Amino acid sequence: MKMAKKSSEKKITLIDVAIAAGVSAITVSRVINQPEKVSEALREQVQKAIDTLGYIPNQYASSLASAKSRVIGVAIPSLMNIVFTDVLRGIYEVLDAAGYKVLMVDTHYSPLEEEKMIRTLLSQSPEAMIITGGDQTRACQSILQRAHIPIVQMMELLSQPLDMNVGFSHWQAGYDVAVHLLEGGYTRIGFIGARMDPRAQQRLAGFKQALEDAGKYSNDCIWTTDKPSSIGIGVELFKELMTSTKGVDAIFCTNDDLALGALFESQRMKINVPKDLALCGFNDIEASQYVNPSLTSVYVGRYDMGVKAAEMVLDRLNGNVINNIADMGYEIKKRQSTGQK
Amino acid sequence: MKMAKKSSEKKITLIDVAIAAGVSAITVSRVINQPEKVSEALREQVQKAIDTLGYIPNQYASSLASAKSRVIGVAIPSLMNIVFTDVLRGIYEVLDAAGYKVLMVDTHYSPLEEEKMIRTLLSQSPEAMIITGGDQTRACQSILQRAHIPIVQMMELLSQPLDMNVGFSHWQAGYDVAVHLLEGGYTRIGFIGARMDPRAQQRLAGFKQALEDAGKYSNDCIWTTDKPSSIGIGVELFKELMTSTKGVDAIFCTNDDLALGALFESQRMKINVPKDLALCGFNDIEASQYVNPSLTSVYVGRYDMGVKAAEMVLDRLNGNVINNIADMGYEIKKRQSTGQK
DNA sequence: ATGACAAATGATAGCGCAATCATTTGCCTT
DNA sequence: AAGGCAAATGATTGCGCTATCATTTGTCAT
Repeated sequence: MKMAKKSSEKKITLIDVAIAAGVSAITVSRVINQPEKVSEALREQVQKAIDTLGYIPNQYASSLASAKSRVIGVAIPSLMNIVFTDVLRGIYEVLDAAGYKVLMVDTHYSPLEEEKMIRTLLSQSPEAMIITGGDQTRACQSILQRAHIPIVQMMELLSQPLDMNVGFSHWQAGYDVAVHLLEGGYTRIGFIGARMDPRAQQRLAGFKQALEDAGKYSNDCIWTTDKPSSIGIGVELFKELMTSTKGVDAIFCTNDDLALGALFESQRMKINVPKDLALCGFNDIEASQYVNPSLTSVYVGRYDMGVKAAEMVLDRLNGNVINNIADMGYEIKKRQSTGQK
Repeated sequence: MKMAKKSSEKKITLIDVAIAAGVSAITVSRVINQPEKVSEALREQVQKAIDTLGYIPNQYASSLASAKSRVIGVAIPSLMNIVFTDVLRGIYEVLDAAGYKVLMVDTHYSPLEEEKMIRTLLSQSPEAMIITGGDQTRACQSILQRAHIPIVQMMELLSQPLDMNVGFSHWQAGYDVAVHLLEGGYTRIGFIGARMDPRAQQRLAGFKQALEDAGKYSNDCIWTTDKPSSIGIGVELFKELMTSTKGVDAIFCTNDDLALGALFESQRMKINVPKDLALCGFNDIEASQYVNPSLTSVYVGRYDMGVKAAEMVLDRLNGNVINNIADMGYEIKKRQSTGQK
């Protein structure tokens, strides 16, 4: 039955529904949260009142009373980077399906901003937190630990995680890329990198080590910038490296954007890839396998890593015993751009 | 298997801080929310207690008591599409800087899921909502309007927006692309599209209209799928269109992923772009200007649109009188891939 | 001084909901 | 038919904070 009602702006509360349905407030609460505890007759009666009034529960009152927020905080360094949006998607899909809300913050690659943002997240009483890397300030780590909630640090393997950890070894990946290029017969191997965050630095460190082990390391083949990464920056860095340093016959790019920039520019410069120059990227974005020549890159299960982080959180919240560390690994996708010289 | 709760895990509340600082609870509240109303001496005293105890305010209690959430709800169709993550980034940057939290939900392109998710958002008492398009269910539009908060519908221009609206005309953009291709001398012009959401359908409709106006429309040149868009799908659709329909000399791809797939595949098939085939994408992602040949595409200010949506929300919340409609426009970036035949 | 008034601080009362425990109802057992 | 018990429903209380109003303190002109 429809009531002729004025467009009263007063918020509908549990009590309003209870009165309309002729029951007590707690019964309405049960219909919403534990419907199996209410008889079918009453349940329908209450549901009808809810629908008629357009009642929407106040999550703040609910969370305050029950001390449960159903919120999980997620801190990522950037929304501009497909790496993190893919991870976020994995996290979101799993947590959303489990009935959790995801509260995401962007730390802009800054530990100080991260601390501020994590304080904000904690004020939402999240039931768990998923954060990026291990580069937090001391104060930040301290408040995280005092929150006494499950915490996942993701994207890289940490020697001393705060709690749980999912990632892979960037150092080893960098090392392996260098080995792959050396095996291809390339001898003067360069590196270009933008936005050198802790993980990119580890890749570079592993890469350097491998070249040093082979006696092929040369400092003037390394070209980096702190600017955000992009295809355009890849073009620039590539040109700078090629003009300033002669004889470079292979380049490891710290991500696929840079590598694509280098590839597209080398096409324009009529440099033959891979005969005259090998190119290797990182992350293996979709374009890498379709460009011509196809681009060698390091595949990383970004979405899967997000899924795993979320699953670890859920397991912990559900009291399941789990392994606190997950190494997701990586895989060098060897393609045309690093074919033999 | 619950762990015994140690007393050290007890949450620190306002009261604890007040006692530690030797003041009343409301004074602590003021130090946090209206510090200018507290004398400097007390303020320092309280701040010290806050820091020592590691106090973090409970946002739920605060929101419940003050009826202010500082939350803005955002509903986007997908986190997998750079279009929406770019818009989200614009929204996030502006709202974050203004002290608002962004609660994002992913509707998976489904109006039914959107309704469910928007209910969830509304239970967080958002102070405003930013949603995508005008494709909501009746029920959803109804609860949105009854929420009596500012609402922005974004991504496309609507004939009857619920409240505020920021976007551009997809129909006109599709029309203009067809005109551009016709002007290039192309006569048998096809279309490939994936994930044909309402906006992609409008682009197709405008495109068709232009071809019909020119007497060049042919139904067997239109190839679409409901699968999510990707470079890989672009490759597939392109191959299907080229093998099933002969003589196609230009293709409008409903986004740049598809266009890149078509471009890369045509390189492999030794089809000369643009001499034998023109390609035009949509969205103008970064790769489009760097590939060889560079890809004609329709530039859309995604980040700017997010910024604009957020600014409209803030203006409204701050009581500023503003225009409720914002046409962000678009621009066809004419590049090599649609050069003369 | 003495009031007048502003600034600083405090006491009280909810915000809307769910935990907890109390009460009622319905149904089975003997 | 009476007792016993589980299921269904309700009354009360408090989660942690802020709005509101009350009170105290400080400042200044007269």
